[in-house]
Amino acid sequence: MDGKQFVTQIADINDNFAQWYTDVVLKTELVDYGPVKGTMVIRPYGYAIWENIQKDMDARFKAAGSKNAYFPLLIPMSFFTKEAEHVEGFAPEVAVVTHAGGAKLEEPLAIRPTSETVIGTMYAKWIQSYRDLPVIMNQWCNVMRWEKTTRPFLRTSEFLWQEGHTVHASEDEAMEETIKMLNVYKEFFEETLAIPVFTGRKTDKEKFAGAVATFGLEAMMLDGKSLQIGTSHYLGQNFSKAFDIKFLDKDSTQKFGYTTSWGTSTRMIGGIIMAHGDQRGLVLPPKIAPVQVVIVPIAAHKGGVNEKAKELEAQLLAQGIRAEVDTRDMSPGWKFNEWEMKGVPVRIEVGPRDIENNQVVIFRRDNLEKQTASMDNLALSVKGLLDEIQTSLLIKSKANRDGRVCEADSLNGILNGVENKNFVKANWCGCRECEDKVKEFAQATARVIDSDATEGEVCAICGKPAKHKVIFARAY
RNA sequence: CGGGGUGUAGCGCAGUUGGUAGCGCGCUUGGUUCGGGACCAAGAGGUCGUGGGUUCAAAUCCCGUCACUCCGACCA
Repeated sequence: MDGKQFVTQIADINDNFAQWYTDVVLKTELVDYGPVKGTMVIRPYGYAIWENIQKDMDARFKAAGSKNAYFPLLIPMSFFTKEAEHVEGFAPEVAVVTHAGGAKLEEPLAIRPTSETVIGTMYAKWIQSYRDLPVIMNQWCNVMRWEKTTRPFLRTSEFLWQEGHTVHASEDEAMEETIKMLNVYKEFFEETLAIPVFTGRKTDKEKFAGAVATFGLEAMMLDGKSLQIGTSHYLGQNFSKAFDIKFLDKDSTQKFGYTTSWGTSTRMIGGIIMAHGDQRGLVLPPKIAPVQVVIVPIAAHKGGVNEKAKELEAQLLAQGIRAEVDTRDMSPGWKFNEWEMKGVPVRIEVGPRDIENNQVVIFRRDNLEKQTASMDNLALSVKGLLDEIQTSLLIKSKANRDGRVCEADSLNGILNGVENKNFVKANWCGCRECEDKVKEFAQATARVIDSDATEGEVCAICGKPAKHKVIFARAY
């Protein structure tokens, strides 16, 4: 059979991107829908990706001075009301526990939608002196936000994430931390996930509830829409005042600390799918692929084939490559398609003919090219190939994105840009009204503030003097 | 919350003017295969979402209800 039969199983990527995405997510066994509407079950293959992500990010956080901790799932409702903007922003989507132990609780407990409030409460107890600062902690956990419409990974009621929370003695230091972590994220997305991102400050409309400033990382998906793949917030003294996070400074006066928070979630797995995928399914960057190399024996019933495949697997494993032999009793073509759908970066085919010639056939998932390679020093050449794939994925997605960024100086220009699956850079006066107009007219939002406008430039919407150059896009 | 759609085997679906349930894939067993989703044979699997009504007879007609889904609105 040719590929056509396979094509019928995953929706056409250009024809119906949303359906394609759902097919990939479900049919590659990354996730399943949970029994509670809006929740997802992350299956072993999907979770393995998350574990690889965690491992990589954790190393970066630790290098940046952060330590991991864990705070409780349940938060007294009263904690939320302490910061006005925060409660207003989160109240509509908080799930609340009202009963426990067979009785009604005196105070309802929120299931955390984010942990600023509990962590702030604990920080207030822990911090006494300027010598206790800075405090830089991160937690890996689940959070719950009762969203009205949900999609696997991109927006689910419950999701896994990491949230970093820091306290600093000065405004400058806190702002520095905010930007530092933004860059840690940026490097991670580019180096590990091969996803280029635009970073910048969010407009007031898009900022985190309770933050002084939010900085976002925006990635372009294959359909030209933007995905907010991470955020870093400068919280100023908003939370330290609400939660009484004070320290005695060198000058013997009590001062409120300056706090930050930064987070990324399993949403980024949706980003990987939509940034690298193709008609055959997933394309995983080698650094986070659960299986980096799958070895498919050909004509395995003939003597020595499985044995040779196992031998090669052992060689690769010894070099730290995540390799796996697929010995299932199915036709090779079936296995080829399945592993391609699951995004395995490299496939090695070994058959009687190869063994005779002391070679293997190597298939690259990213460009679908086949080549033969000697069995001698196979681990070394595979290692090199994995690096090459990792690099070329970033180059490819960067080229794709850069080819789809345009500029506009009118509402029509913005509409035209996003309709053509572009990110649109446009000057903006800074007012909410113009931002709303773009949303209404072009169904696009301000993703990040790219730069300050130069003298004489005018707002693309109202024509008044421009303050910033903003990236507009349709977003997930 | 507003508008549309769908509920029949694990998945995808068909089921005509009401007549007692079917197809493809998958699954099980045996055999032949194996370099791009193999083939043959024999099997297993269904209170037709749910409650009521009409009828000799309901997957099919009528009323209610529930679930899912798409499009809006919402989305730190």
